[in-house]
Amino acid sequence: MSGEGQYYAAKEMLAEAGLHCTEPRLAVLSVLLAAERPLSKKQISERLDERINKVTIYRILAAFCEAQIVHKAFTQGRAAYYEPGHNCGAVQCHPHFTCTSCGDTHCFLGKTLPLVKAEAGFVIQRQQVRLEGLCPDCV
Amino acid sequence: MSGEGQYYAAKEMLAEAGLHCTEPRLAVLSVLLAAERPLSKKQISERLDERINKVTIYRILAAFCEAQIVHKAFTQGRAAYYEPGHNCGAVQCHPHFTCTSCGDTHCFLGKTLPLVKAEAGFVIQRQQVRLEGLCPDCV
DNA sequence: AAAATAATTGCAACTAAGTTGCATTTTTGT
DNA sequence: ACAAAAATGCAACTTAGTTGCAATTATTTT
Repeated sequence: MSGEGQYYAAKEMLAEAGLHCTEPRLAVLSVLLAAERPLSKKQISERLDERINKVTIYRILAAFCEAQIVHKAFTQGRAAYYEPGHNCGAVQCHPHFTCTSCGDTHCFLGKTLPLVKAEAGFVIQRQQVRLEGLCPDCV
Repeated sequence: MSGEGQYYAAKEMLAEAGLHCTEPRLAVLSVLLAAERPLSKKQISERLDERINKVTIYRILAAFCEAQIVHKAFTQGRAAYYEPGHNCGAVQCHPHFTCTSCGDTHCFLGKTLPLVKAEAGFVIQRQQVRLEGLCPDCV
């Protein structure tokens, strides 16, 4: 279940981002591309076929973020969640909804809010909107 | 520096919320009331005069959140930040801005965004807006 | 006011998420 | 194919937060 369908897309993304194309990187990126929501390191590990050291996963994710092909989405609980940047604008991406009952996160594509107008002297580089509530399964 | 000016306000808030009025609770709430921004457990500890066990602090914060006099404003890094609920609406409070350079957080009071319209079947209970960028000192 | 009961606090030990240093392996440019 | 550079893995560590249980403090009952 390591997102085989995304394998070639992943290869291209890495090349385009100027990142070395290694097995672990391909595997992690494929998993992220196959997911329809941001994933934590734990969730990524669970979806990998090969066992990849956790330090390596964190370093791969850091490299992806640096190269801007992935970004750290709004965190839920204490873990960071990662998703490919393809649905996202430079300053903000879509809101993320997390169900307080089942814990699942959903991307609210197309529900993006306007940007906050910065207070005097502040420069806003990134805006994230996080939603909590009940998903259709839990209402 | 444990927010003496807020001591009586804290006492009243506890009584009104139906919470037992103990020394540690008064101290923690006074610190939160005196701060002009959300604080992490670590920041709360640093501002307390007495040393209060960390488990106690976490339990006090949980009790405050349950009683709705405080809320978990957001999570930055791996730590949660807490602030008194007095500036907050039922579904959302003001946006929080965190400087990527110095790490300071500022409350953007009066910059609240409209609520996201829920996708079909979803019930939104809470909306949080997080901003990142450079504060006036770091621009 | 004293005893009984309930709530709160503190301590030790533990878990989860993430990081650091260093040795080993893999990739890339020649 | 080979040297240099980059990436990976391992062990140990850090930080944030939690759990179980005993000791203390507060409240209620008598």
